[in-house]
Amino acid sequence: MTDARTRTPRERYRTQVRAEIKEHAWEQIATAGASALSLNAIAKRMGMSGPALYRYFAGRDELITELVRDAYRSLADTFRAASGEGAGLAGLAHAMRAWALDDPQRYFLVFGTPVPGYRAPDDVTEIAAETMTAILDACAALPSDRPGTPFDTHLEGHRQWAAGHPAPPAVLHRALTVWTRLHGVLSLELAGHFAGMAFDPALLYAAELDDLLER
Amino acid sequence: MTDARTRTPRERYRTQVRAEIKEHAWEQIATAGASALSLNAIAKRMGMSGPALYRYFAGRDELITELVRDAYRSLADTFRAASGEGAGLAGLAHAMRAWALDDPQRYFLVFGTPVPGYRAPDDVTEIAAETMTAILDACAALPSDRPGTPFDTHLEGHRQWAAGHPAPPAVLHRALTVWTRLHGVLSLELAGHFAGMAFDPALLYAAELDDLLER
DNA sequence: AGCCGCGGTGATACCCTCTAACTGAATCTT
DNA sequence: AAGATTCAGTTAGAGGGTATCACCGCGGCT
Repeated sequence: MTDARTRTPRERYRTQVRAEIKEHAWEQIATAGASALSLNAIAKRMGMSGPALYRYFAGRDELITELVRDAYRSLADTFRAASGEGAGLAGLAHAMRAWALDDPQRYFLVFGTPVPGYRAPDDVTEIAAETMTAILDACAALPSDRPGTPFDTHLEGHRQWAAGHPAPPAVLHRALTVWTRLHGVLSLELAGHFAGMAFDPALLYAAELDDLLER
Repeated sequence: MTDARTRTPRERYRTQVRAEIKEHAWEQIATAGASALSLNAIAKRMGMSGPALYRYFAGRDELITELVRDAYRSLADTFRAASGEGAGLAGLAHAMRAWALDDPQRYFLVFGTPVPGYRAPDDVTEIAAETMTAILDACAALPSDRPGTPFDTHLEGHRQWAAGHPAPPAVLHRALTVWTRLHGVLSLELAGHFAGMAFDPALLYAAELDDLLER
């Protein structure tokens, strides 16, 4: 865990404080959402005053970028852990829902309303590709007897996003629908759009998953 | 159009200015997102200074509430127009996608990341129920030969959200999946999550719609 | 031992929302 | 017609936010 690079006291202190700042930021985000994140409040809660944080993060945007990166990595790790335990697509879906419910604001930070001017750094898209690969693997392991759709043939020519995954287009298509359908239920649930309706969102999620499995 | 209630010059002026404020607000939201909406900037662009807007809206929240209401009503009107032209589920889905792409930030204002402390007023949920009814009607008009799922039986006992719609649970289930699946594709597309992947989101949307139609 | 860099500070500029006191004009009332 | 009232709009200011600046003081390196 302790890298040789993290040897000098100054560096250790620096990374430690950075981590502590992020800790407070997550706390704040979980309760009030990302838009309400305040560097000032974090500083005050840490016992230091305002501009001190600028020694550790160039600004609010860089802090948020870092949090987005961590959130992505957290999801990727969750998927990796589920895959490592031999869980199939169902296990992945279950892990994803648990991850989302564990901290809804973290989910929204990744999959929610984007900030118009903001563009995610490249390494984030790499981590995103990692999660996609997990879904692709799980889908490739499933039997499939559906006829090819027009979209499948379209994917035949637009599959570079699969990062060289050897799966046939039908599997690519299925992976995409896994993503969009689960996200469709999850995001509406977390946003509270099912609040008035009294049905159990978990069952709707399960129904969608079943439909994806028996395809 | 001109109601008798809107007779006095003061009232006419008032509603006119309110409309103008909302106009500027939509402009600002479309370019910078809802979180960047600034009463100050609107006032300056209208040639008056800051606090004047508080004569028309109690605060930022009330303005946003009004915009949310308008957005919902706009979607409901879009659905009503599509239904009026005899369009089926496919027509509704097409209208919804067009509505979303026309102003992505308006879509996010309704279906995007919720503001933690904020709760939508009751009449908004009524308008939302109106859009749901449109989807339910379109689904009820479709043939269905699927076996009932466990979720269907669950819906049997939790159907008050359908506002007395006489459709069987399978139709209720289908309407929910229409909503979640189309939203799943749309929201990810609008949020730019398909940006790196080169496939055409419209085709994925169409594929999901096809799957919903032939169910 | 001495220097330098880094963490931290207060002051400051410029945003924002929102309140309060005030002004001038249009509208209502008598 | 004249007074009373309501209402749009103003400036001033409180309180909070991001972010920059110049300035210290201590820890760590040579």
